[in-house]
Amino acid sequence: MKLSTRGKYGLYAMFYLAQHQGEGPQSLQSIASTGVPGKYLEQLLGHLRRAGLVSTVRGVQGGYQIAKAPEDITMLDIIDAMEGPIELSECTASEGHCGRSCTCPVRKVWQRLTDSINHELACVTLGSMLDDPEGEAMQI
Amino acid sequence: MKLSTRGKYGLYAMFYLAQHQGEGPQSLQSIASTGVPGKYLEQLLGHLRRAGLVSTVRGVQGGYQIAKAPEDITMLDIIDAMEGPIELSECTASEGHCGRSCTCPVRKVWQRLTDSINHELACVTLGSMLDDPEGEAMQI
DNA sequence: TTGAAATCCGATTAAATTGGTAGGGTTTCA
DNA sequence: TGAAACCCTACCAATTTAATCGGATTTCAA
Repeated sequence: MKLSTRGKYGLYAMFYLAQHQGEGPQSLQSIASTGVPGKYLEQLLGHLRRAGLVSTVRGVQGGYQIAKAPEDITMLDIIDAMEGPIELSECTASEGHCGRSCTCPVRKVWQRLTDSINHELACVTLGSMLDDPEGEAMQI
Repeated sequence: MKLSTRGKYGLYAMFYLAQHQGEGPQSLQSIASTGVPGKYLEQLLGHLRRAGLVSTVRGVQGGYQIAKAPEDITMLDIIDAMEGPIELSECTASEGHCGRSCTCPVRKVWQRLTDSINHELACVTLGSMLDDPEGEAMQI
């Protein structure tokens, strides 16, 4: 079980934008300087924009900005935007997917684990990461 | 983020074997009757055997048996055997993978989440699933 | 002794996903 | 009006997943 790089790259980008909050739009190139291929990052930022996590300014001097206060953006928001909702197994995602009933003990395990992961992700905000004394000065 | 079917199939198989504990070896075909392609399941049971979770008897009347008490087999054991260790990101798996230091706040998030998932998986045993009043009679 | 039942094992394959790349379109401002 | 910047869709290569195939081996029982 692993995250794709999308989630990681997306988080790096959001962290960068949070650090440069209030400094005006950040160009793709400046965000990409953290080591993510530019054209790929461009796609990923599209996901973040459509999820309402970043806003963009087009044209000369344009770029990307964080769209909400870092305290109001959770890891769950970001991972969701980048990889879609956490679905360990289809059977927890939609009722009646397999022939087994909703009392299936295996399903219960998946459900419990999914809830736990979501909870953990929802507890961490971009703001709390910035507040981390080590994270504050960290250059992603 | 999702599990592959390997993890799910492996868990179904283990649950089946736990339910038929003490009834002698269960043939591949009988285990496969839960809806997993036989030849594929055969491979997967190989993983479980090499992980020490099931034992096998070859030849006529042979088959697969659970190798330990269900209370001593956790979800983590099974998922580990089927999919390898949970590694959300390489940077939590091995030091110095990326150029960022071990104080990287992103890394901290991954690490915390990984720990949480592992803990959750280690808390649920096959035995506890069987004890579930609904799970007891459940035909996987 | 031999044949059937069963697991074991490695090679191959088809489909999906991932991680990009390419190239053009659109907006904005100096 | 042209350069800087984002926007969008299609494409592509590599990897992983989910199988399938074709045997080889083991065991027991008739």
